[in-house]
Amino acid sequence: MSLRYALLGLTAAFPSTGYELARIFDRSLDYAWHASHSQIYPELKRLSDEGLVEVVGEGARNSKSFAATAAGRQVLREWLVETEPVRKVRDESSLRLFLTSLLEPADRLTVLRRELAHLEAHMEELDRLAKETASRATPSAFASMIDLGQRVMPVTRGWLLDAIAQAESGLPDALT
Amino acid sequence: MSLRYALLGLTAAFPSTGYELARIFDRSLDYAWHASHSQIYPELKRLSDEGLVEVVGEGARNSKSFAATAAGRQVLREWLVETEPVRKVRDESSLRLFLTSLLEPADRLTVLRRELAHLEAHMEELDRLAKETASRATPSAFASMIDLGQRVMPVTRGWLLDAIAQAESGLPDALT
DNA sequence: CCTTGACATGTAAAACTCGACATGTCAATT
DNA sequence: AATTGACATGTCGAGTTTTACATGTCAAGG
Repeated sequence: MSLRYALLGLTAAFPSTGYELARIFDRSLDYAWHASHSQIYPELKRLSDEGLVEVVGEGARNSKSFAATAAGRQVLREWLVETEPVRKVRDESSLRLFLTSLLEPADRLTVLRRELAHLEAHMEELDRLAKETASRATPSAFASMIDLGQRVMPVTRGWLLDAIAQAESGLPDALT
Repeated sequence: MSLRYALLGLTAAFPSTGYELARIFDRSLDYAWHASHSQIYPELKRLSDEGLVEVVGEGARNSKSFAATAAGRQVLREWLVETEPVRKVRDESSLRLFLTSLLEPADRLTVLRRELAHLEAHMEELDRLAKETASRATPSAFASMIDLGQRVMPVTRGWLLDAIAQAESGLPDALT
């Protein structure tokens, strides 16, 4: 149900094609809400049928730009302002980190190091995105989410480093 | 697909009934992976049919305690060690925070303040859980996840406070 | 004894999500 | 002229998740 609000928000901020929306999810929204094109296109169609978004332009290769209508913006506003937030997070990485503590040190290290590599790759990606966003006058929605990511990820990274250090010190084979 | 690994991990750490598992998801795992009892019971049955968990005791009110079998632990280990992590996060709160930047300051404040209240409630809950966990010798898996939460949440809180301050200063009606 | 509330387990239909398949456009290189 | 790769949109079946329904136990208090 949240997908539709994500799409309403993005198309309210700037008209986008389904393809562009999929790109945005992939590059900027993936740590908040993941969606693939096979979900995005049908949902755009539904939103369009309900008059919450409309086609505002057609480009090359049969592409269509969608923008949220007044009704769509209203629906989005109501959801944001009036719905109680629910916490039903699904984050495989967090789950992995939790479960990793059940492994023996050697395996644990393997998993923690891979998670660290992933996180660091993501952090670099975010930094690139931050620079990009800073140069062109992109909507501030991204800027503040990037900022949140840049604040949170180093903390997670610190935790991972600590966990790795602990696993290393607890490694029975470390000295053999 | 992650649910089964969560269940394998929890039942590997200590035998649990479906009810207890649902409680754990609700209280400790909800910011990593959410699942409700209507998913947990059928999945336990499947795991049991596949020999990955087994009934290790029966208690009052028809309750059954499950524990991961050797095969179950092996399946869990393989998943953790050999599967590349994927990032397909679904977190409604993060999405809300992102979308909130599209609202006008007054509405934005409403939403941000509610998110802040939720976060602070969650932080208190975590603190309670931390004390509880510290007193009895609960498996360290929880302790380290609680630690992660206690590191990350204050950062998110700081971001929220900044966003609120910014929305307040940008409020056109603030001085009227 | 009766009621309430926490404990405890399940099912089924509807909704949502994923991965694979399918099709086609357009620009740049070879 | 043909190939390649990014652009672009879609569908379908299988699998996952949610919401609502459904049933029953047990302890404590009135």
